[in-house]
Amino acid sequence: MTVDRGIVVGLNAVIVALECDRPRVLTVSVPEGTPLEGGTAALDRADGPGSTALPTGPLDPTGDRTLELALRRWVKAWSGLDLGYVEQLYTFGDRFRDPAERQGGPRVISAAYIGLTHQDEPAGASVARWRSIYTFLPWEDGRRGRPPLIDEAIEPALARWVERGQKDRSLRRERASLAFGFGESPWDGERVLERYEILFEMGLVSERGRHGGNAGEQPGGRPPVGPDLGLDMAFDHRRILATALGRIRAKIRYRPVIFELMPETFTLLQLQRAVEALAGVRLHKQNFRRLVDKGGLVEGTGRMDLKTGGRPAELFRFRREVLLERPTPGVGLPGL
Amino acid sequence: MTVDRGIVVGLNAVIVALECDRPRVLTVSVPEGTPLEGGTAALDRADGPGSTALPTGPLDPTGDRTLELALRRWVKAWSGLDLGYVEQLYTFGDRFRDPAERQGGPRVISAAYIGLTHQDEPAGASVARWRSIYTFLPWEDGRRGRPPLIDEAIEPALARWVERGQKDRSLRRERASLAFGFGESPWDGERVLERYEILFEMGLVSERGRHGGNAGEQPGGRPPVGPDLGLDMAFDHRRILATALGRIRAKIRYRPVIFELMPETFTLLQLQRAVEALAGVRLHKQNFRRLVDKGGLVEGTGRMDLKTGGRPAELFRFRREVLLERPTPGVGLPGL
DNA sequence: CCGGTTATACTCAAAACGAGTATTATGGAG
DNA sequence: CTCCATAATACTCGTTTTGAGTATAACCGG
Repeated sequence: MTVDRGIVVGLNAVIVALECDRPRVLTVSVPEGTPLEGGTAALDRADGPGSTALPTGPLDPTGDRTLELALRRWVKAWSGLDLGYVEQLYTFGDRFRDPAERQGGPRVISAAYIGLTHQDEPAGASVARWRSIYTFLPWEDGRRGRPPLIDEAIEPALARWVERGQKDRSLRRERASLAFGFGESPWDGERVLERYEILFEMGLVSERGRHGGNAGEQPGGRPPVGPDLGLDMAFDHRRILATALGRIRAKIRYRPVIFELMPETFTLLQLQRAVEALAGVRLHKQNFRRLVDKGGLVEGTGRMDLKTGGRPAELFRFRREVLLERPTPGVGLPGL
Repeated sequence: MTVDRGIVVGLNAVIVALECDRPRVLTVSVPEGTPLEGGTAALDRADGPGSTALPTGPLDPTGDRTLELALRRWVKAWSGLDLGYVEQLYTFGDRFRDPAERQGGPRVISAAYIGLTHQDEPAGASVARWRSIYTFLPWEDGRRGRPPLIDEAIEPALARWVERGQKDRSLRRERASLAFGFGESPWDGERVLERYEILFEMGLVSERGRHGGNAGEQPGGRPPVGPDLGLDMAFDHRRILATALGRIRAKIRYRPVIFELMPETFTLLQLQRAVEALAGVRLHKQNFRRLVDKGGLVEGTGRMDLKTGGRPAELFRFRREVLLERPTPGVGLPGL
C-alpha cells in the first residue's frame, strides 16, 4: 500500500470510424490489474486474458503544447492513425474510477477526447482492434425497431428498481420514462448517458472496481447478474463510450461532422446509412435526401456508383461552403 | 527557478446569474503574481491592484467524491452560494496558461464548470463581485443592434490581419466572415469562442503571460494596443468565459436551462429579457410568447404582475413536465 | 423481358415560422 | 375624465419546413 495520494492526469481517446453501416470504436486489450494511468504505449505486450479498454495516453507536461496535440501525438505514434476531427468530450475524475485508488493509488483524472476518422486501416499495434460500438451498448441500436432487450429485460428490472426507491419512486419513474421512452415520453437517441447511468445504478452494468446502486443494493466489484447487456470495458470506459455516443448523436444534427467519417465521395444512401448507424434509428429516405440536398450540405459530382444493386446512384461530395451560409448545418433526422 | 515540472489540477467556476436583463458572472480580484493553481480560499486577503479572475478552487483527491462535488463544496464554503444547475464546461490545459510555468512552475490543468443560479445575493467573501459578462466581451452584446465596435474597430483590424496571412489569406478571410458575420455569412451568436480566438490571434485581446498572433506578429506579454475591447482577466479566464457564454447560448435553445436563472414566477417579458440578455440579440415578442407558450414550457399561474408600466401581465412558471413530453425543449430564438 | 432492387422525382396536407396588425388594460399628465 | 404612453395579449397571413407518401426510372440476374 503506497501512500502517494497525489493526482495523475491522463488522456483517453474515443476513436470512431464507420465500416459501411457499422459504427466502430478503437479498443485495446489490457491485462488484468493494469493501472488506469498507464499509457497505451505500455500495453503493446498485452495479450493474455484481460479486458477491453479505450486507448489511454499520457500528457508530457513540458513537451505537449496542448492536450489535444498530446492526444494526436500518442495516437499517431502508437497506432499510426492520423486523426482528422478531434474534440474534447469530458473530463472524468470520480473517486475510485481506478480501483487501485482504494489501495492508496493516486486520484486519476482523465480528459477524454472524441476522434473521428474514415481511415479504417487496422491499427499497427497488435493490441488495437476496431469493435462495434453496440457491442458495448446493445440497447442503443434501434435501427431494427426498438430493441427487444429494452422491453424484455430492462423494463422489468427498471420496474423493480423503481419499487426499491423508497422515497424517490416518482423521481425514479420519471427518470426511467425520460431515458427509455416509456409512456408519454418519446425515445430520445441522445440520452445515451442517462440510460447508461440508470443501468449502472440498477446494477445491470458494472464498472471495474465499482458498483452501481445505492449502498447495499448490490455487492460491489462483482460482475452483474441478469440479462446480457453487452460487453464490459475496463475502468469506467464504457461510461466514456456512452458519453461519446451521446455527444456524437447530438452533434451530427447541428454540425456536419458526419462527413469526417465518410470517404471523399459517396452516394446519398451511404450517407444515410452512416447517419443511421450513429443515430441508431432508421430514417425516411426521400426526406433525408431532401434535407441534405436542399440544405446545401452536398453537391453532386456527376459521377455514378454502379454497384448499388439497383439503379446506379450519383456520387456526392460534402459542400464545405455550407459552413459559411448556414448557422447550424447538421443533417437532421427525418424519423420513420 | 524550481524544477517541479509536475502536473497540477484545479477547478474553475463560471457562475452566472441575471439581474433583470443584465447577465452577470461572479469574479474575484487576484493580486499581481498569484499562481494559477492557488485556490480562491487563498484570495481573501487580496485587495491591492491586481486583476479580475474567475473563482478557482482545488480538488481534494481523497475527500471529494467527484469533480462537480468538489466545485460545489468550495464555492459554498467560500461564497456561501448554493449552486443549482452545474455542468462541466471544458478542461483547459495549454502550456504556459500559467505564466509561472515559464519559470519552471508546474503544468496547470483546469476543469472549468458552469454554474447557474438565481440567487443574486452579493457573495460573502469581500473579493467576490458580480460583473456584467459583456464587460469582458463587449462585442457579444447585440441587443441594441450590431455593436458598432465590430464594424468600426474590429473589421479594419481583421482586414489587416487577413492581409498579413501570407499563405492562408483565404482561410483567414473565411474564418473572419464566419465568426463575425461578414458578407454572406449570418451572425451566429454561439460562435463566441471562435470570435475570441480570432481577436486573440490578432493581438486585440491578450492573456496574461501569453500573446496571440503568429510568432513575431506581436511581442508577447504586453497589454494589447488598439481599440477598447473590454476588460481583461487573469490567465486565460476570459477565454474560459467566452467558452462558457458560447455554451450557454447554445444550450438555452435545446434545454430549458434559462429557468435556472429565473425566479419561481415571472412574466413572459421578463423571460424574454433573460433570454435576450444571454443570447445577445433582441427577439420578436409575439413569436417568442407563442414559442414558449405553445411549446409547453410555461404555464400561467392566474396571478398578475401589476408593476409592468402598462397593462398588467400574467405571472408564469416553468412547466417541469415538458421534460417528459418533448425531446429538446429549448426556447428558440425568433429573431427580429 | 421480368421481377427484385435501388434511385430519384413529385405531391400534398399539416405544422412551424417570420412578420406583422388589432385590441385590451393599466398609470400618469393635462 | 380624457388622452396617451406603455405593455400585454389576441389574431392574421403568407411562406417554409416537415412528415408521409406515390410515381417513375434504371440497373441486374436469370
